[in-house]
Amino acid sequence: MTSSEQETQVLTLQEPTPEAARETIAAGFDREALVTVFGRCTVDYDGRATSRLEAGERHVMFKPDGAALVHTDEGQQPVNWQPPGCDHEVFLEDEDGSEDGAEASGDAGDGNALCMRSLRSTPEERLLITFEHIMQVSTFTVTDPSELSLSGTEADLKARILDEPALLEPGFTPLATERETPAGAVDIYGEDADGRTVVVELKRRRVGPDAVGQLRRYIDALERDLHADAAIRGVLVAPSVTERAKRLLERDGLEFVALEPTAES
Amino acid sequence: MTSSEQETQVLTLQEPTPEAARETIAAGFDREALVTVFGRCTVDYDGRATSRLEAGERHVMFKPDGAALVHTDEGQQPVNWQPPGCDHEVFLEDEDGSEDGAEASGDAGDGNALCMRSLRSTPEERLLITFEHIMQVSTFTVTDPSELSLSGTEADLKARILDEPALLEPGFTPLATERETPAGAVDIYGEDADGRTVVVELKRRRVGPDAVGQLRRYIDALERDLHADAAIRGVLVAPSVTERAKRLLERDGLEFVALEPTAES
DNA sequence: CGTTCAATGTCGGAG
DNA sequence: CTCCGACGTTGAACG
Repeated sequence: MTSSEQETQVLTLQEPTPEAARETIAAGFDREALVTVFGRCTVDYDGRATSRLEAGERHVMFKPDGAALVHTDEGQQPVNWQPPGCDHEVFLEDEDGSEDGAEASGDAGDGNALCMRSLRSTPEERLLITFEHIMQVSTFTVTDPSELSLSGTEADLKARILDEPALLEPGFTPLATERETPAGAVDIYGEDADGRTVVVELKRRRVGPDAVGQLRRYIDALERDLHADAAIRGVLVAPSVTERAKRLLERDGLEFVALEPTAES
Repeated sequence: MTSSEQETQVLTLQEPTPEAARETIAAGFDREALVTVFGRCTVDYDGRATSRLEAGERHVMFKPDGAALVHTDEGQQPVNWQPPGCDHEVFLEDEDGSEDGAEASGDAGDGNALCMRSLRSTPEERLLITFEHIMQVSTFTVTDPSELSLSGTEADLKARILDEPALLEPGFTPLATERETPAGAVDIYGEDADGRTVVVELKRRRVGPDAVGQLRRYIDALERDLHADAAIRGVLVAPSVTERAKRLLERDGLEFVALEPTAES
């Protein structure tokens, strides 16, 4: 390893030979660096599904946590990937398909393909990227002490109602959050001004039929569990509701309250 | 623009001044190149939610289609992002917060922060990345002619059953796919050996309670629609089913058939 | 546009 | 590990 690799956080090779690329990438893996490779490659995946991507130019990123990402020029999502926790390896492959290790025979194998493999178990998944032309290799030493602070989530909506239960309806009293039922945990469990049990399901944005089904399951489970004579009220809280979901709510005798996760500014 | 920018597909600056970085990034946007920036930055997002990320080292990618991705050293998902279709801009900001355009005053503003903004409407969303230290800027000209070929999807599972309906059960006859109901489209609609209507819901992998709710909605909708006297059979097809979902199936009188999206090899 | 549903969804938390 | 539900889910297909 040269001194520059130790002293700088970024190391970049332009148009490296396959062997030079292999060496730098392998050192990057060892150092727990973030490694990027840009060039012309094919990609094969086999695991939860199976895919193949023919030759094209792509940007590949390997993270120190074991994640791998293959990006094309379009799309927010990578065209292929591997989740964190995978093991990465890099090696050269001869034209006949045999693998060349670092201890490759004298000739540096300029005509060889650079292969990068990412493996995982449970479930078994394999990603193989084969570069026929490497235009850039970079390794980055990353230090990121900060956590993302996010607001406007379902947790914010819950806090908002617990802080001011009248936002649901006057006289509403929360009794528990995440109350367990055989069908799962109810977001907010409480009672109304008349003492009737109320089950509240929260959604941070416009809801479809799935949320109604979820709410209905909670109520069914509770009515069986509590042998309730008086029907339990079910209230869906969200900014808005689709037409289909609205009809399902009416059919099942459930209610809807419009509320945003954060107060309007 | 120098000749190298036109002739090479990859252009990289190491430890550039903010103004040099701004110029190269702006040129990259104009060329519809894929642009990456690595350095120490803060990130602010406001739109469907609100988030802030304090200073740390991150890898940022801007794609020609308008997507933006901010990656830390961990996670498959970017810590912040913007979907395709956004407008990107890059500019320098003085310490007082005022923006400096390309026509900035004579002093090249070495102490200034490099800002990159990505904007979108419907919904209104803003991403602002402020770099206090830029270690690398790269622009890549990407050509990728290939499409991903993927197998093992729900479509494969459907094709498998349509090709060999007996995989569902002997005597099953598919009559329609994507048959519309008030609750959405049924994956496969058919009848069994006794002429009873069968609704089939397909899932490419192990299913939980949500899939049971989906199947139940279809059956309820069809029974109302057809005023069916004889009950409609509902069959969930998936590789396997969770315990909770199994109980829900039994409770609702629905059936389960174990089947993989592709034949075992 | 809005609605619906699949996805190699990913991710985090609980059991 | 599995199960479960949220997510700034993303993405595509369709009305």
